[in-house]
Amino acid sequence: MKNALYLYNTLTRKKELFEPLAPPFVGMYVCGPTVYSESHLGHARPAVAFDVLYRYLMHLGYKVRYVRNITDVGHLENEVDETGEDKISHRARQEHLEPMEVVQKYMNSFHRGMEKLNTLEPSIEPRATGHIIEQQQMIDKLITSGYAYVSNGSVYFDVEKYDKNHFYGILSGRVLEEMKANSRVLEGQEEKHGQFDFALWKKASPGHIMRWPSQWGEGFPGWHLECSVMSTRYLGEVFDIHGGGMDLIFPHHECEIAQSTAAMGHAPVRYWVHNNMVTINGQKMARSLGNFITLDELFTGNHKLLMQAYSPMTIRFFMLQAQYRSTLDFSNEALLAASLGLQKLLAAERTLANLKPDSTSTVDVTGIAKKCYDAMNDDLNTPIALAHLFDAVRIINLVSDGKEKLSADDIRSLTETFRTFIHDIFGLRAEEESGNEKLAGVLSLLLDMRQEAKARKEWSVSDRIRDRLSELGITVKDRKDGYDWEITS
RNA sequence: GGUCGGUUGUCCGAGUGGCUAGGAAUCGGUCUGCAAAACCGGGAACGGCGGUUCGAAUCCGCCACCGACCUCCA
Repeated sequence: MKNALYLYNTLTRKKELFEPLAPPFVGMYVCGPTVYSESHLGHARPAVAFDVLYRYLMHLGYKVRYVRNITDVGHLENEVDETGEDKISHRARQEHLEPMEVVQKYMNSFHRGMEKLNTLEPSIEPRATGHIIEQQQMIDKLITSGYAYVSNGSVYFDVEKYDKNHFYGILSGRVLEEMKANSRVLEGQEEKHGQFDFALWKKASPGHIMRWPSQWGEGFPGWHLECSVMSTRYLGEVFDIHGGGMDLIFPHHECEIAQSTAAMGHAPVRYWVHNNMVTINGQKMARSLGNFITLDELFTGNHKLLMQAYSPMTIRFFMLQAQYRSTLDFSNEALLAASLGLQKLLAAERTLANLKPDSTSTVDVTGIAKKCYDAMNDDLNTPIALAHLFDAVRIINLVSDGKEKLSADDIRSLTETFRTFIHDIFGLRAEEESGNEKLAGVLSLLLDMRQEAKARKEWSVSDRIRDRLSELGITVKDRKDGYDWEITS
């Protein structure tokens, strides 16, 4: 199985065999959130996609150092904002909080969401504010090497100069000359020598809350610097995988490559991996567009677009049903479908655990695991792997119905495959029970009495219990030997 | 305007020269006091127009529509 994983590399626009620089070690850096408001469904996409990659690499036997940053220096809201106030300062003023309180609040919330989605914690979760000195050191280096210049208390990266010696646009496929021909010059950029130069260090305006002293004056680090600095610090000058959303390819990742290459003399990253967006009504879900649904809203159903609550595992399964490089369109129908599909898969796993083995098998299940691995090796094609698991679901149910037979060996192998893919790689887990033992006790009493009424053929009593519970949002499921219930609303 | 990507059945979503994707919904059936649930099975698709080919959803061209990026964004 090992060494057969192909990943789509944005740098080459091809699927490439993944070969780590120094096996069995793998270094992976993923752009994390800027913590100035609640996390939404869009944030769950890369979190789940790269969690699956992380889990799969570990399953293949690699020792992975997974670094995901927290951006806690708010970058500029936008260039023309007369206050020039950053996102976190802005939020801090709005909420009458210390900037670090804003950061802490939303970082905690992000972590809670990630825990519910069952994503594994990164090995290191560095924060931009904890690496101000390193960022200043890198700026120094860039000034010394001539790729950066000081202008009115700020420091900018000289894109023109970089492009002469390297290729600014190597990742995004943009060509500097064409970009210059195709865009207008914005106001308020007199400090820059070149139109596409970007800030490495930004002079703080008098009202700016987040600020640090530097040899260039009081200010704060530029937009793209933290990732270059922190990835290099924890993963080395060259590392294997850099991930993030496709919307970060330009300018963020392009600038990262430029900075690092200018500072070190070589490219920092071997495989650039980008996930696609979650869309809603065909448009990207984004904070800035205001069309987002937060994770808490999804989990509670408390949003005008939501017909019901969707559990964290439903969200996770929903993500897995699409390949990470495809857009994924949000809708109630799609989430409901995901929820039912997930239940079916997990139910089959429980059925599998209770199957009675036969001396021989009447169906061939030996190829299923390999097909799942093949799908994962083909750029993490989770929907295909799931399709193969659903083939197994049908077989399991047929065996359970006595229409097909499986040997003990085959049952063991299927059990192993299910455990590996569903739990270890896909990171799905059974939803926690309703947690209310008193409710469970009352229901158990009530439904026992209903069973007794049924035994006496007192249908009016049994139906009344069932109907009343249904009105309360509790669905009673009669089974061959007993009953089950579920809170459905 | 530039660069890149997409358009698959009722919905979500894989695939990519000939072979059932899968899930959800729907329909038929099994089970059941009835219903629900569960299970089994069937039907249903490749944006438009040309071209290449024995054969195209899949390759090529043109057109239409949609989106991402070009400004912080996952």
